Formats: sequence, structure tokens, C-alpha cells
Amino acid sequence: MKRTHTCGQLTKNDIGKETTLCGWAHSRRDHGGLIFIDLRDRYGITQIVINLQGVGGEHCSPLHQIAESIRSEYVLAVRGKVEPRPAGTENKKITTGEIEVAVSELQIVNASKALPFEISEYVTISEDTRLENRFIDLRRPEIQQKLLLRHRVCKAARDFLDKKGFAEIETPVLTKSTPEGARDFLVPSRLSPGEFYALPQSPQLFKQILMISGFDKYFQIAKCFRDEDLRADRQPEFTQIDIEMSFTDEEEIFSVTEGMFKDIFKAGLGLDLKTPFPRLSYKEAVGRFGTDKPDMRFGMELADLTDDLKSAEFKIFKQAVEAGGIIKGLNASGCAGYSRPQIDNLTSFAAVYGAAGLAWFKVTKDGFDSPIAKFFNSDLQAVMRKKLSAKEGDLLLFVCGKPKIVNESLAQLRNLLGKELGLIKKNEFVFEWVTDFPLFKYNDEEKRWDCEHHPFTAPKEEDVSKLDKDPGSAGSRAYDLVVNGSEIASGSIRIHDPKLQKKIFEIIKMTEPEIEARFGFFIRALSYGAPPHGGIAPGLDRLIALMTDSESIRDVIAFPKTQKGACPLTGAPSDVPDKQLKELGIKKINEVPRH
RNA sequence: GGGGGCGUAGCUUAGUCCGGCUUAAAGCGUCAGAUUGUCGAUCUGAAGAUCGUGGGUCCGAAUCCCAUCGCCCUCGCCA
Repeated sequence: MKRTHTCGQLTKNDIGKETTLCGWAHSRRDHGGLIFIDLRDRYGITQIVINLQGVGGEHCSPLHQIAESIRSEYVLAVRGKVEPRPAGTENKKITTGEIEVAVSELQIVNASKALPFEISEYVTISEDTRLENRFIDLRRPEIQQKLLLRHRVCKAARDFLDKKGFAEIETPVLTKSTPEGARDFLVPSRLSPGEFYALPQSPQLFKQILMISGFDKYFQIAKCFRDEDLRADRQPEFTQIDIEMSFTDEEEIFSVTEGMFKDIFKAGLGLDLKTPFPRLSYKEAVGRFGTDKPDMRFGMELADLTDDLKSAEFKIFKQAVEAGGIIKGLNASGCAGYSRPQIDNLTSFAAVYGAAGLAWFKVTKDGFDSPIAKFFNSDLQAVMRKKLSAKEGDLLLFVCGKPKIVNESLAQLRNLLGKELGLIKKNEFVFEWVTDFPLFKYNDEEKRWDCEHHPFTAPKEEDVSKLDKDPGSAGSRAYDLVVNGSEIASGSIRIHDPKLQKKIFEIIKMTEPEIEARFGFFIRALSYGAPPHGGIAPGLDRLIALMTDSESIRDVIAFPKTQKGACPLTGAPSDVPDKQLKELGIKKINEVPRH
């Protein structure tokens, strides 16, 4: 039997039609002479009815026997007539709920063993079990909707970019290891024993070479690989919508990206995004929110009180400022009622991000209530109130110390409080561009400069002259797109001058032979007429997780890995036969016995 | 590498602090039977558990101790 309709398609407009449906037996409700089966496919559920009276059969009729033998998740093909449900028995929860199919022919296409877990919206199954049985888990409509949304987003991105003249070009998955950023996944080469390919962390160099080759506007929905520890929002392989263009500038890249996101949100969620997205500089973002990816769905901005409070009689603040630190605070509005344990929780939360402590002040009608209030005279208290727009009933929280720690811990506190205080609306997406990043950050451990973004990012033109004497003051032409506190895309205008590219490598303390060995091919490419170019790469997995309100990107990846990088379904990674290793010239290190 | 949480029938959990009325309990699912308007169907009955694994303490361990494995969150890491 060939299906004529899907299980989500038939409505009262189809009443009277003959139809053939194929799908899975979602549930069976057996009333003896009357059997209902919910037939499910990815489009929906249609109730089919096997009625003894209707077909003039008896309990032992073949049709009835087949219906009785059906179990959960059997694959069925049914032929029958679309009929209205008797008045009062309509199911308003499903789109096909006004009709049912009276079965005249019923075929079990394939049986199913009893399931390891129910496909039901009413039970939460542990992720472990779900991933081990992903073939069943992926039948859950909730997951199917997420993957189908992912498809619509990819298609919208492709269609948009195609319309704008971008060409999708594939780049290698087996490529050259260019460590410097994340750890590479390595693949041993059989034909060159002892040598390795690396899986790309991104198609960065290839897309730049495509620009050099004149492809002008490139994109690729590209798999990227990084061998680092996993998180809820980090998988060892992930997908980017990788974009690069020549003869371009920030403005053009922003507008292309904004147009693409407009189409993506329309196609994925039916939402109309307002463009252009607001912009703020790195400096402003860190100043106001403590982070370069602020969640701008709510306020609660940080205030810098370093100069105001360094004179207070409070030793901890004083010492922190003398050591080159800063003092910043935020106003947890309306939280003066927090108990000591609640505040202790906030303190230990901040401690996770390195904060040595949390100074707090409850604003009451009699002034500040805090164990350390006595160290802050009324003038200082007035300044604190003013800078944080505090009113009675508020709770003021301060962290002092190294700027990085103060900003990071307060930014995290702000996010936590934003959630806890219900300042965040559901289904709201607030976009912002963060621009004007510094080009370098200092690496204390290795006593050298590191690239803030990556070494192919162009410095601000006016800062090129600063590179020699004061690299730390140089700005970059990098930009991030942030949505609801998540970095959702990152990019830059690139370096197209081979001499400048070499200089950047030198600043990050790469030696001439290292540069040659790792990036020689790329510098050579830049030397043959490289056009100015730049691009951006939205992370698809995080974007879909955000759009589907998923806790983890594992929910928007069909076959994700666990925290140890394992695939519970296939059992990867796994041992391989010695023969395979031998061919690759690889020897196992004998396990050293313990004791 | 560090911190935290979890692991008990196929699934979801209770029991674990404070060892013994536990013959390890329940709901869902499964299996058998009944059932003509259900849609998380219902009713009757049944089967189903190395309490993650290994070791130890004890008269006695799901429960206490040690080790180990797995999963999740997180710091570091992720140009």
C-alpha cells in the first residue's frame, strides 16, 4: 500500500475520501469490538478505528485479529474512509481531531520489540537512556520539531546567501594541524606513517584562500572540530554557517548578517526581527555589564566605584585598589529581604568565578544595613546610592579585585539575578553587535601577547603603527553578534597584507621557522594579490538551541556526544583491531600496571 | 586537572541522613484475560530488581567505609 496522505493532514474537509496512511502505532486503545489506534508519523497523529459493526466482521475476523496483535511502534499501512467523529468525541488537541479513518484494510509492515522507554510527553527520560536508544528518542515529536526547525534555518540561510550571490564551496575535513587555538583532532596518515592530518577547527584559512582565488562571496554550512572538554553548549564537532566576502567592510558584513538572521527567524519561528541591531563597543559592554556578551534583555547595569570607595575605611577595598584592582557593584533591586543564607549563596556563586568575597548592603529606611556599613560614611553611602540608583528595599552587591575577576563574577551574578528575579521574558530575542575589541590580550603565564580573536584579524588601520611599541593598545576589526547573552556569531575583517600577517605572528612570539612550518602556505597565498576581505561565522547549534529554548545543544543535534566525547548509540570511540593500527604505523603504549 | 550532583524492575522514582518489620515499595510500561467511543482509555490478574561495579566493616548493608566505572552541571580549557 502506498500512502496517499500523511498522519497530520486529514481534516473535516476530507470527510468521505478514501485514504491510505502509513506510520507507527503510537497507542492502541482496545475496547473489544472497537479498537482505536493512533497512527503517528512526523506530520502528526491520526486516529484510525477498527469497528466490528462497521466492517460487518466478528471477533475472529482477520482484520480484527490483526488489530488486536498490534503493539506500540509497529509500522502499519491502513486503507480506509475518512469519517467524522461522533459528536462529542472530537479531540481538540490534535489538528486531525475532528476526523478518524474507518479501516477497511490493515497491514502490519513491521513489528517492534517492546520499547526501552515510552514515547510520551508525560515522562522525562534520562538523557543517557535516550542517547543509547536515539533511534527511538528521535521519534519524539518534540525532538523532531527541533531538528525540523534546524533544517528550516539552514535552508533560510542558504536561500538568503544564494540570493545575495554567495557560493557554497566545500573545504577539506582532512587538513593540516595548525595548533595555536584549541586542541586539534588528529587523524593518522597511512600513506605517510608517523604523520597526521588534523580535523579543521574552522575553515578559516581555506575561506581566506578562496577570497584570494577570487570567489568573492563564499559560504559553507561547515562542520568544525575541537578536542576540548565538553559543556552543555560545547560539542567536539559542531556546525558553523561560515561566511566570507571580498572588498567588504564591517557595515556590509553587518547588513548581510542582519538580513540573514531576519530570514532565519522568520523561517524558524515566524518572527520579524528589527534591524539594524544595536551596537556597543567592547569597552562599553565590559564597563556596563562586565562581559563582552551581555544579556540585554534586562538592565541591572554595573557601576564602577573604584575612585569613590578607595578612600573608605574598609581595608579590603583599599588594598584591592592599591594592588591595581577595581571596585564595581550592581543593584539587586528589591532584594533587601534576602536572608543571610541567600546572600551566602550569592557569595559562593561569585566565588566560582574567582571573587574573593561579596560586599553587600541592604538599603533600608534607616540607611545601609550591612556588617560593614560602619566603614562607609554617609557621604560614601550617598554616592553608592546615586551610582546604583538605589532605593529603599534594594540590595547592593560589590566585588573588588582584578578587573577580569570583578567583571566576570558580577556579570555572572547579574545573569543569575536576572533569571531569579524574573526579569527575562520568554520568547524574546535581543540582538546586539559588540565591536572594537582589543587585538591582543596579555598571557601572564607565558609572558607574551595572545590574539583576542585569532591571528588573521586585522588591526584598526589607525593602530597599525602602534603594533611595535604598544600592541596592547591596538584595536581590532573583530565583531561579535550576541543574542540574549550568548555569543551567536563572531567574525572580523582579515589581514590581507603578508607583511602585516607576519608581524602579527611575530608579536605572539612565533619564530620564523614556526611561522613557515605552520602558515607558510598561507603567507605565500597572501603574497599573490590577496583582496581585502572579511567574514563572520554564526554557530548553528547554539543558535538552534536558543531558538528552541533548549537547555543543551545536544537537544538540537541528531547524534550528539556525551561529556566524555562518547556516542552512547554506536559506542564510539572504540578499540580497533591491531591490524588497523599496524597499517597506520601506530603502536599502543602498554598499560602500566598499577601499584 | 579541580569542585558539585546523580546511579534502586524496561522507564520514572520512594527507601539511603539515623544499618534490622524490606520477603526492596509505587506509578507507567510489558504479558494474559475482559471490554463498542476511547484518545496518558478502563477493569481483573501475572511476570519483572546482581539496589552501577569491586572490596571492606558488621550477627546483619540499597543504607556505613574504601576503590572504581558511567552520566549531568561547572571552574580551568575552548586562538
